[in-house]
Amino acid sequence: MRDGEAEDEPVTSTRERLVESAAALLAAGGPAAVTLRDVGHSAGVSHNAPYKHFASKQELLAAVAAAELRRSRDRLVRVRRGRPAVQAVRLILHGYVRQAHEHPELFRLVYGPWRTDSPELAEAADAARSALVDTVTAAQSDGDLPPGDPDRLAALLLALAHGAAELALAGHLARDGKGHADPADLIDDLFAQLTGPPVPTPETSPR
Amino acid sequence: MRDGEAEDEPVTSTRERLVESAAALLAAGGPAAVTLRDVGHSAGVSHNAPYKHFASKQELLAAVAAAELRRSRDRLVRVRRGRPAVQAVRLILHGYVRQAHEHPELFRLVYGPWRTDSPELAEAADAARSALVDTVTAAQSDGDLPPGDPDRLAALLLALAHGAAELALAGHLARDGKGHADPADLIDDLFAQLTGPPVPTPETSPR
DNA sequence: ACCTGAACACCGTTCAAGT
DNA sequence: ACCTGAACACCGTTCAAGT
Repeated sequence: MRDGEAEDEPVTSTRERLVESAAALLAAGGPAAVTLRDVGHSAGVSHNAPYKHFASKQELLAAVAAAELRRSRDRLVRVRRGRPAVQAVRLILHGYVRQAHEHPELFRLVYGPWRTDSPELAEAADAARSALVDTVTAAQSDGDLPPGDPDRLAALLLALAHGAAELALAGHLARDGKGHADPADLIDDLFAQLTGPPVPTPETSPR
Repeated sequence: MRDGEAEDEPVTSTRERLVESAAALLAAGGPAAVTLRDVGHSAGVSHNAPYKHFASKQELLAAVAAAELRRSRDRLVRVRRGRPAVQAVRLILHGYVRQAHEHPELFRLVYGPWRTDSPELAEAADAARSALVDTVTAAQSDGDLPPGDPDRLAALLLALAHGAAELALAGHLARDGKGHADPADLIDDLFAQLTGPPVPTPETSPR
């Protein structure tokens, strides 16, 4: 899409450095720590140079989110190769909650409420989502997931992963010793329900 | 308003008015619109009178969230009466996503990320959660939900409802006509999985 | 005990220039 | 085409008083 730029440009552009600085500040101190003054200074420019590349702070954060969504989609496509689709789906969902745990601020930025509508962001989100839907469809064809609208089944899986990750981040998932279930456990619980009851039929034919 | 000199009258205190003002501003314009200046002015006091009742803006918002959680728990207890527990659980979860749809800003405040740890908030959240767990436990006793750790099953249900509500708010649930599933549909899908496959054995009905 | 008005240290954004 | 420095309009928070 960027065929207007020469590809042999090893120098990171100011724009790229701004996005990286914003991501670093976000990870370190949450959204409150992402001030345009610090972003600019950390990228080696003045406090309002960002406005030459982004219309507002929101647009800069949208670029951070879009970059993460593109990386996410790449991971998704990579995990798909060399294993059954149903296993790929499970790994994808586990990766989703792991990402939330390891990079909570970035996770909240990407999957949290968006008050802007950046086309770049919408496009990246759609690409990531459709990659999941494709894998779910393949798992259905293999007979490893129940039939039905793949969009809807993917939405069910994604909603659970998202909700489990967020409840865990908020500390609403079992604070006491009893009944502690981490997000990965909940995903496995749903998979156990979807792929068959605890005592499935011993037949080998799919479905 | 003040018709007597008794200390404890049902007259709305300044503190209560501050909480109500904050809730109204939040609903109208999101968290950015909740400025302490507007909260104070809207409650008929100065711009920093809130500091005489709350240590910070976060604490004021925590009081707004706690009040909503208490109302939520009351609704939960009320819906429990006069119907089978499994139906109550379904209504509770549907109410959860409906609340997210009708009062998105309040929903995000209550169930979103908390960087403070107000005891009042934690207590209200625990009370609401345990009311759900109780109902789930009753539904399991009725044989209407699968057995197992009720905390974990409740977490599964709540995670799905939460994730579905948030994805819907973010517009990540089916923008096109095909495969559009609203959060309530996803909840019903999960219930269909949990309460039994489409064609269960008609024998051995418990109760 | 509760409240006010001024003040401080920010932060997003805009503007008039600079190269 | 990209960047700077000053400036503006905020906002959370603190402080010294007022009743």
